[in-house]
Parts: sequence; C-alpha cells; structure tokens
Amino acid sequence: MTEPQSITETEVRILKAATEVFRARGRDGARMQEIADAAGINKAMLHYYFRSKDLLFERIFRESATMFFLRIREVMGNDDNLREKIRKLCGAYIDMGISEPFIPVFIIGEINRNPETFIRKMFETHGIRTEFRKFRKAIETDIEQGRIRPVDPVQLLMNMLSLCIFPAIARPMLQYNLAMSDKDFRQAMEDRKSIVPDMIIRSIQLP
Amino acid sequence: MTEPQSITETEVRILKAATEVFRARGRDGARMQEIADAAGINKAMLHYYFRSKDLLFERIFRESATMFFLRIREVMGNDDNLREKIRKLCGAYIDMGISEPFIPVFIIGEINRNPETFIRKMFETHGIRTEFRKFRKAIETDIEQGRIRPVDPVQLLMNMLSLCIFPAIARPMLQYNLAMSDKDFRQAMEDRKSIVPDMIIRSIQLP
DNA sequence: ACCTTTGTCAACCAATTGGTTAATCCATTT
DNA sequence: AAATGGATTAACCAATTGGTTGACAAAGGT
Repeated sequence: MTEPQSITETEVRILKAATEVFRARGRDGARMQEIADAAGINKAMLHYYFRSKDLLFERIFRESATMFFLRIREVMGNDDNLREKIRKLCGAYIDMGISEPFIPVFIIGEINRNPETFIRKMFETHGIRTEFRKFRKAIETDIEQGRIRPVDPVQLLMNMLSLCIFPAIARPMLQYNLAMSDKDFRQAMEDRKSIVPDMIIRSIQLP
Repeated sequence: MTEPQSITETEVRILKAATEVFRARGRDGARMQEIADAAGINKAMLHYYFRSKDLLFERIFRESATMFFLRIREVMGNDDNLREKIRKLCGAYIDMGISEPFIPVFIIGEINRNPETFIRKMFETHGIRTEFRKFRKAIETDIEQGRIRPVDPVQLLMNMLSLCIFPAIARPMLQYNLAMSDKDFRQAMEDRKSIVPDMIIRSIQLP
C-alpha cells in the first residue's frame, strides 16, 4: 500500500528526460549524465530520487509497457462485436506507430536483451494476459456460433499485431529499401488503417 | 579490388565470438573482453585484427545484414510466377525466424539506434533496393495483366515482411502473453509457413 | 532565533572499458 | 644459427561512467 505521495516537479522532469534518453539510446546506450542534462538538473538528483540507473530504467520501461498495452485494454473494455474490436485495435496500434514510434521500438528492443524473469515481472503487473485471453475468447465464441471461419485464435492475434506494429519498428529499413519519403511513409501508414483490418476480416470471413 | 587475403583461424574465431556477443547484447551492451573470452584469445588480438570496437561491430552488422537479405535475392533470382515467389519468400523468412532468430532481432534493433547515414552505408552495399524493385515490378506486371487484384505493391510487401518477421522478434512478448510453451511457439511458426502465404495470396486473389 | 528536514550541487571516487605497448614466441628465410 | 617479421600476451593507460559525499540553501516547525 504505497501512498500516492505527490510527485515533485523535479521528479517529473527527470522521468520525462529519462524516457526520452532511454527510448532513443536503449538501456545500455543511455548515460545518466545525458539524462541529467536533458532534465536540466544535477546528476546526483537522479540517484536521490531513483537510487540507481537500473531502477530508473525499470520505471521507464514499466511506464512504456503500460502505454503499449493500454490500447488493448481500452478496446477490450467495451462490448463491440468482433469486427469492430478488430478495427479499433488495428487503428490504435497503427496510430501508435505513427505518433509514438519509439514506444514499440523500445519495448521490442529491450525485451530481447533482458532475462526472462525481468520480462515476466514487467508484464505481470499489467494483467495483459487476461486481456489477451478475453480477445481469444471472443474469437472462439464467434467461431462456435458460425459467424467466422474456424481459424486459430493465436494465429489471428499474431497476424493483427504483426501487420500493425512491424512497419513502425522496421521503418528505417522499409523506407530506405522501398525508396519512400517521410511523407510517403506517413501516407502508407494512414492507408494501412483500413487495409489491415480489411485484410484481417477477409481472412476470417465465411466463404 | 581487395584481395581475398586468406583469413586466419584466429580471425574466424574472433568473428564467430563477436557475432554471438553483439547479437546477444547489442552494440552498446557488448564488451570487448567478453568477445575475447568467447574466442579464447587475448583482448589485444581484437584490436590487432579489427582495430576498434566500432569497426568490428560494423563488420558483424554488415555480415548479419547480408544473411538477412540474402533470402530475397535467392527468391528473386529464379523466374517462378508471383504466387511461387510469395510462398518461397515467406518460407525463407519464417524459417530464419525459427532457426536464427537473433539475426532479425539484431538488425531491427540496431537499425533504430544508429544514424541514418550508417544505415544507408550498410544497405547500399547489398543492392537490396534493386531486389525490392524487381519484386515490385513483378507485382505490377501481374496487376496489368489482370492476374491479381490492383493492390499497392508497397503495402503487399509490407504485409509479407510483417507477417513473416514480426513473430520472431516479438517472441518473448507473444509467448508470455499468449501462454505458449517453446514447443507451442515452434509449432505455431511451422503452421505459419502455410497460413501466411495463403493469407497473402487470398488478399491479392481476383474476386 | 534555532533546529531539523528536504532538496540541490560541485567535487570526488572506484570500477569498468576501449585501447596501447613493450616484450615474447614461433615459424620462415637467409 | 642468426635474422626477420608476423602473431600473441600480460601489463598498463586514459577516459568514461555509475554512484557517493559533504557542504549548503530553502523551508518550515518549535
């Protein structure tokens, strides 16, 4: 039962700066001095408020993961039908890829460098598994009632996440190899907001 | 015209160890001492053969990128029809995600932390753009001849790469949140080798 | 007015890290 | 066998980096 304990202005500035630096440089690439500079305060303050680099990183990662998964909970919260849920989920993740691409890059990047236990600890707090299970259940129900084709729910979820998130994290590679300008890429992402859900829905449509 | 210049056994051991360590820890997380230990040689040898950490990293990244993109060239090389090309490309990338998942994780991870110029330099040497352009051309030809629906080639390529590569780099997240065992995941990837091309082909099939 | 607490900083410290050096080993050449 | 030159190593170095300390200022509390 830790109290809310009002956050000081300095604390906010540190968190903001740390988010920026960690997302841009990664856990190992980030420097405490750079975070302090970005926050406009002395390096000792970082330790005063957050004790160590590891703890500060953990905090930032946790908050980023929350933002990353928040979308799922929002979409799963209301009781749209499956098709509507799919459209909303795709829209939410593609939008994130456009407006805050650093979040998925950061999460996916760090996940692959940290030990299993760390990852587990991070995800456990979010109850994301429950959310995934709900979505799965919704798919299974629609299958049982013959509203969609009998597809594997896990594969369907993988397809959705892949199509929505990958372009954002592979952007530099895609943009260069497909010779796209920033504007081109942005437009392509906009287009995907209808292309992706259409494709997903077509893949589960009854013949 | 650099000569082949026979590579010594030590050089090979260094490259092997460096590949392992850089892929596992990333550019910043990797330690020269760890690479030397993994190669079973003195740290000074690393500098003797490769001068600096940056140069060694560049070498490893370049080789990894070559492996990553080699598949495209192989598939584009022969003159299968579009459908066959799609099946082969998907198979190749999903296989890579199964047997050498560190490659895509490494490439995608580092791409997002390094300056544009560095990336450009890396990709330029591969002539990958040409390969992409070929694939694009093949799609456009099929569209003109009315064999497939008039889809956006860029979107089609993005879809393929997303569906094939994303699961491999998001594996820890997917596996945990979807409560899959290692065996489950492996099986799911096997299944995708037919699911993904089917889905792609259905998305371009004439009505 | 005086003491305590909290926040802030410049200077400092110990450990790590990429990189160097000078000596040594060893195979080949002369 | 002496000389040569590349390969290899232990020891070393300078810079960086996460973290600490002690002084000090501001703000209440008494």
